Amino acid sequence: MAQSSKQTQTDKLAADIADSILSGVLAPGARLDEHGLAERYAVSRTPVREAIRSLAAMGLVELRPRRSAVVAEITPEKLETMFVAMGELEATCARLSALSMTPIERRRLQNQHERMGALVETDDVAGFVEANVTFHGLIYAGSHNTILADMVIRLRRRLDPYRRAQFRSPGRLPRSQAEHDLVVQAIVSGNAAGAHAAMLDHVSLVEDTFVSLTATRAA
Amino acid sequence: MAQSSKQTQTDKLAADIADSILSGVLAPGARLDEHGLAERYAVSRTPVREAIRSLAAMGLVELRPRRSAVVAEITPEKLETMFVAMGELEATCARLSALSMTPIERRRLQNQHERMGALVETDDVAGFVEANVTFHGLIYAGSHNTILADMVIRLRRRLDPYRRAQFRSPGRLPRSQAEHDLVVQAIVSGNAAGAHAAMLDHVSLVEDTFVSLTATRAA
DNA sequence: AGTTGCGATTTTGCATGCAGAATTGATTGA
DNA sequence: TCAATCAATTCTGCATGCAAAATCGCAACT
Repeated sequence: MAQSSKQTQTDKLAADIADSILSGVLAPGARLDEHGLAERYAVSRTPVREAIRSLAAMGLVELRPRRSAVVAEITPEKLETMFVAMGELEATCARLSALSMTPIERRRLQNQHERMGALVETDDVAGFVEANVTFHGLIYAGSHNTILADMVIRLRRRLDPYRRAQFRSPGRLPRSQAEHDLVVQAIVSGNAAGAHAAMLDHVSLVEDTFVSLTATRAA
Repeated sequence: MAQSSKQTQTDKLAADIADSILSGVLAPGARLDEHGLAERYAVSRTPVREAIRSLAAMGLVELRPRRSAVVAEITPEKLETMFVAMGELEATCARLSALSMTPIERRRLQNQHERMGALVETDDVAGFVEANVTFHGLIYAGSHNTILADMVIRLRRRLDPYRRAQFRSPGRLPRSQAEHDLVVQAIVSGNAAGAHAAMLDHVSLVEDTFVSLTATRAA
């Protein structure tokens, strides 16, 4: 990802702890003991403290003065809110892509979409999931707005653990592909409102899948 | 603003330095010397370092390993990007408000809008500016999505220094009010797409005002 | 039995000190 | 006169230490 020697201990710690949180190794609500973490990573408490501060500003951990920092709890309500926010941001990126993608970017998006069509044919779920990340990434980039793109990328990363089984449900691949088709058509033809609506539909359906999953999990 | 004794030195420093940056006391590109800041605030370097780290995660300062942190430069391109992002987020909040505001919230928005009409009549610019913040705040809250609301609030705060003279141009008040009227009507009637479009129009026009201002400033 | 008060321990917040990288300035050579 | 090199200084990254706040455990009381 990034060079390892150039960045500071603090940066490495922040990245590693963030991974631990996002991957679920550190469960929500878990206390981040400075001394313990320092010992675990064989550094002093100072870089640990600074790393925790970074994570707090990113919203990954909650910082209560004079009390241990804890991994931010994600309530179902908050999760719902995050999914809605991500859907809206995705739709916005699609809208902006329709308005400001270059011809080359539109071509690339079409190519990626066609490539994914082949993966649907062979029912290659793993391949599709990977290509799907690229597909959405093209749209983030196509918005030509790094602020929005960063926001949605961060949200996606944050929601990743809750999206794992997204393409498990049978028949999801061809359906996703069909939804993508509407999005691509709108973007390529410069139909901003259409791209917005199509993407919103697409991600909302994904969200529905998620909701049913959590319902299952909660039972 | 917040209680002063409960929060830590680091928090107070972060807030104060952030204010200095947002108010322009610390100009973009200015180096944040840890020792100097520590001396200025009569604390040690440790809380200063931690505060700077928080600001870095918020995007207010740029952190280059082994080199001084500097106040994040805002290039005209970046500023443009931020304004576009804020416009899209505002429009999204308006959209969600149209979908999910409670009857009480819709009523409140209408009331606020009507109150601002009176301020336009008397040409009370200061009063209108203040009421305008409340007006937009109602829409952020009305989205019932704290993630998006936080994003747009933070962006607004960040852009504030560049919006100071927003209502200086003659005739801006009645025009703003007319634009607001379209937004309010759409939200109150539950017209999501209309609210989105109306708000986008509104903030885009504000942006145009800004663009002309920077053009003036640059000359 | 449950609750409240108090002391011991843990843990955070901050100061200080040191090693190494980066910057500055001066000196030297073309 | 200007550019390049090298030494001195400055500043960052991190470790360590100390004081205060918070937490925990135990005991006494209602």
